[in-house]
Amino acid sequence: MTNYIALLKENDLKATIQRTSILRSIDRAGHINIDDIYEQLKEEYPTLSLATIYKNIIVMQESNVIIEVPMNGQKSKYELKKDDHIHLICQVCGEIQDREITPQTKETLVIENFQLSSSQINLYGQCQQCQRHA
Amino acid sequence: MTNYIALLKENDLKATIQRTSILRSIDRAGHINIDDIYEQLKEEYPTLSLATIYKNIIVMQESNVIIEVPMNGQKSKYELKKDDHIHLICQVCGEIQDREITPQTKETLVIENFQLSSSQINLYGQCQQCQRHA
DNA sequence: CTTCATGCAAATAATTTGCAGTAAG
DNA sequence: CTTACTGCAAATTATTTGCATGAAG
Repeated sequence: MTNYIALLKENDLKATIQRTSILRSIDRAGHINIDDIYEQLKEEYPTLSLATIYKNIIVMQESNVIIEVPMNGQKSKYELKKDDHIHLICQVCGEIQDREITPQTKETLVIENFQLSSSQINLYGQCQQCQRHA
Repeated sequence: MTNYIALLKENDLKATIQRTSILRSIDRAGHINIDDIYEQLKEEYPTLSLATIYKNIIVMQESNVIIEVPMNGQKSKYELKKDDHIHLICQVCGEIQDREITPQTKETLVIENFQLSSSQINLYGQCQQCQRHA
């Protein structure tokens, strides 16, 4: 992803510096929570307020530009909107990696009498690095 | 599930009335958030305090008696500990149903270089009832 | 220009903590 | 008995709101 201005305009949102910066911050991190966005951006934009981030996270979620990733025992993280995918969440270092949902997995998730619109698959465990250090 | 006292003791937790009631409330509902537990129980135990529920949710989670189900855009719900399973979450009525994870699905979720310990699969869509009413 | 976003401060909501009294084992 | 739990109030943290000013289109 590179053109946050276009992304916002496509979704009828004014392209403010605050919004493009929030998107850049989310994009770089992959998955990030509100406090960490704030910590990062207030260096660059000292007047930026937390309230602005909260407000924008809400509107960008409503416009489907970003997606909430609710986390076990921590504040939600946010990611740029993309196709449904799997999160590999390392319980040691906290790192979240993305993986495609394979067609094979999708097939097995077709459930009778339930009209699926989106899926959220989080796998908890240990990433490769943390396995080595163990 | 029926014997909450035994369940608590097995996990080295004192079996207080508050704890067994919280477990019964979760068990009946299937999935429920803290405020709703409180609303239900304060009828029966008017002196019960929200703080007690918060504290107990934390210890029972640490002891693996209950599991947090973080929800998109709402407060987390809690369920009794059981094997990993799929949540079918209806975006219309909010109802959550459980389904087994089939061996076929499990196979497709084996991922190289990631040591899986638990999985969380939430499928959002429309339940049968709500499809009818649509 | 006109509309909507920002930033601040204040308000509200959610969660945690400290501690004296009480119940479980 | 002893240890840990409860309930209350207070403290802290998280989130939302109102409004005057400023920026985007």
